[in-house]
Amino acid sequence: MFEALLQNIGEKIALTNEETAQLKTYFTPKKLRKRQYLLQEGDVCKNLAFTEAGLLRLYSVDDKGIEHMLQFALPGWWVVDIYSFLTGEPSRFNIDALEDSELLLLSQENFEAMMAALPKMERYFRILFQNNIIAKERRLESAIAFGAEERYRQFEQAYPDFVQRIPLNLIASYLGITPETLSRIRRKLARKN
Amino acid sequence: MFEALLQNIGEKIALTNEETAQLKTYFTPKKLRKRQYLLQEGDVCKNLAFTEAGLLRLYSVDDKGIEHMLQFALPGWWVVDIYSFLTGEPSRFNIDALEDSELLLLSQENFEAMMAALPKMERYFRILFQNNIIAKERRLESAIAFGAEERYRQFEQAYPDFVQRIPLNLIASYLGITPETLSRIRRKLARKN
DNA sequence: CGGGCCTTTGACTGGTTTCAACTTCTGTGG
DNA sequence: CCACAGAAGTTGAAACCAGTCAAAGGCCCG
Repeated sequence: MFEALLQNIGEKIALTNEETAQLKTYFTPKKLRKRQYLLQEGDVCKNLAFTEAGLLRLYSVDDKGIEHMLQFALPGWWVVDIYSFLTGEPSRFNIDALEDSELLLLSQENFEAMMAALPKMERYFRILFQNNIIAKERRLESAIAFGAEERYRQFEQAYPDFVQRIPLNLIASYLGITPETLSRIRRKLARKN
Repeated sequence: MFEALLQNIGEKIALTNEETAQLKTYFTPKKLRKRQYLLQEGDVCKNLAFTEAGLLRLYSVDDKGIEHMLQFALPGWWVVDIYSFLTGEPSRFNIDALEDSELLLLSQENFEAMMAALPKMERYFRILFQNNIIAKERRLESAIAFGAEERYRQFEQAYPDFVQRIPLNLIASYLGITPETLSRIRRKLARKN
């Protein structure tokens, strides 16, 4: 149950066996069926969620009912509406499972308690956040600097796994284009080969 | 020289006088003239820079020579190519001054040393990074979910100061649109009032 | 086997870019 | 202090990319 998490942490900081044992006590395992919500718009995001298995997504829904994909979470990824989690404000986002999934939840209280008890984890999360910033910066640059086709190419290259696993319309939403446009881009790129 | 920095840190964590004194020793003051570079594409980003006074920008330049604004830095803001800073890889970005500016530089070595000597600063930077992620998430959602006019409205609302202080063409670049389009948007919005 | 969702395709629309010209503003040297 | 060159902003016309609307085909799951 903790394989992916411990590996992920182990890549960034070193914990003793004792610390590892203590670490586990802060997490709550949770299984999610396909299409089941972890967070719904209007609720407060009370947990950091680590994906042990499966696939989640975080998205918003606009006035017209259109969904906008902000994040996917494969095994080894964290997912959270960090704003709601930190401030306690209701979330504008939804998180649900695209496939049956296994999660490890870390509540706000346990998050704080863990930081106090295991100061090394400050470092772990700082590194996590650093990496997240780098990734978001890339995506942002891509979004403001390039057209649809180029954005899709970069996405393919950055996440070759996703392309197989995630429905076209969700990738389109992630890129900020319509499913129709993405379909046409794929046809065009396929022809070139 | 340290006013803005100490205030910014004080909002997030509490330091004793001793710790404050020690903190200062890790920073190097630097003045930048308008148009002067802090970082040029191809160089390694060796410093975190805190803006005490003035105005900086971080941007990339694409194949066609077009600049893409990724960040502005007013007093109280940090600016860095975090990827280059952390990995030691050459930067794809430029940082330069839009106005005469005063900075406090924190080198990689001093950053690490400071973290070790003042563990509270782990927390400060974690909070900083959290806030940065929230801000980038907002901008990203805006970029993929809305058209040019709506994006500009949100920008105006989020950063009313910037609109006065920053040239139109840089705001356009920040929003991922052309200066012409932004000029027309402004005309249209002005008419409505 | 049937229904619903996802994907594809086509025709049309509309927002943005591109290109070009002109104006306004700013800074710098004669 | 003026003149002028370059940068910044505005405006218009044409081209283009992506979105919208509509319909049909494919595929999975119940």
